[in-house]
Amino acid sequence: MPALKVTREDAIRRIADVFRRHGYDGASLSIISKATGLGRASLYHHFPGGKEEMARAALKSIGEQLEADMLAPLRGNGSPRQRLQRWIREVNRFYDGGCKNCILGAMVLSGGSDRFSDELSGAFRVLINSLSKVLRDAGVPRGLAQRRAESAIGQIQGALVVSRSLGDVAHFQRVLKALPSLMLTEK
Amino acid sequence: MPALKVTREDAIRRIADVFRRHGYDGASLSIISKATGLGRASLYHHFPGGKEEMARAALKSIGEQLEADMLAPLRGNGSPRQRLQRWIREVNRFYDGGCKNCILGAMVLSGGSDRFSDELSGAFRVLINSLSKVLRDAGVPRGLAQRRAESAIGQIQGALVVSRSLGDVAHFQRVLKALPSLMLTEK
DNA sequence: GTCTATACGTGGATAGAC
DNA sequence: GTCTATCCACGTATAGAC
Repeated sequence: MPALKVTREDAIRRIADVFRRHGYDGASLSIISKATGLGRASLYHHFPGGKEEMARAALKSIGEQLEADMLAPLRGNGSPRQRLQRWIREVNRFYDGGCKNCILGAMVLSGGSDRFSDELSGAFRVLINSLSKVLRDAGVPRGLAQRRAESAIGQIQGALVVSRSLGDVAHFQRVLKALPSLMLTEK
Repeated sequence: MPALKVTREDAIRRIADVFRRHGYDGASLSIISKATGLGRASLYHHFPGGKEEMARAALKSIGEQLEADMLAPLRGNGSPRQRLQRWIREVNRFYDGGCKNCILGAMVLSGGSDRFSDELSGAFRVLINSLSKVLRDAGVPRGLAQRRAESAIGQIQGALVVSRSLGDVAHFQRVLKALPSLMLTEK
């Protein structure tokens, strides 16, 4: 029986959204309160550790979402290229075509880098390793697969920054489209 | 005759450094005050517009530094490949081998995105266009040159995020090293 | 579980003396 | 130009009633 008006998971999702948009320092309890519909005191009831615990819960939730939605295609059926293309579709959805920035990147550059370094590095490692596995399935040698996976994640992160700066998601779209072939290229 | 203990330019450089490390929201006047050695009141004497004016001055200063140090090699003598390699060296120095993150990226993701969208997009456009010109000198068609330049800047931004997240600058170093050949590749 | 009220620090910003 | 002192809004966080 749900004790909150919105379920806890839903609240955390909304909190994650606030951190994604405002970064850690910029995400005030007022904003979080409005976004969730929970008063300050209620927030502390659910997250006794305060803002830091909220951020941790948000990162955990995002991690699970990455695992469930975004990385599922990588482990599914189909040829490596098909899996990569399905993955790209999920990536595109996850970042809303380049309009939403990455909560991980936002945390890294806005006060969360020290506090959540383990969570952040863990999340990136999961992404990179999952990608790398697909590339090895495609016959790419281990070391090269690892580097290409890192590069792909980097390109996505960078494309989000550049697209947001330029106020135009075209660059993000081009990067996404090119990624599968780029990663599977011979040599 | 210098009216400050440190010259104004020097103060602005230190301010820029604070914004680079803490982002816009995270850069409190206390931190800025300590970093510059100027008291709160002094800061407001030099920057009547307050924190926002400080950030604007910092971005302007960074823009000039990019122009003078980082982009100079692109417009210098030598083959396009040589110019790109010298540029890479400057990029590496600018980001301290991947240890310092980019003030532009930090601003984008920490409260400065709305306030300084013109300055940020302008700075990125200058970077991209300068790179693009070199590629066209190397015979790369206009459209492709533009896209490769965008991609290069994106890769650098992304590599900074990834390296910072993983706590390891190796990825940043690999990306930098690969960039010249990547950009000058036939086709 | 949520609310009102409140404590207390820090944030940005200013006044006025020196 | 810099300092001390101060203002007020907002930040995080808590207490206690309902």
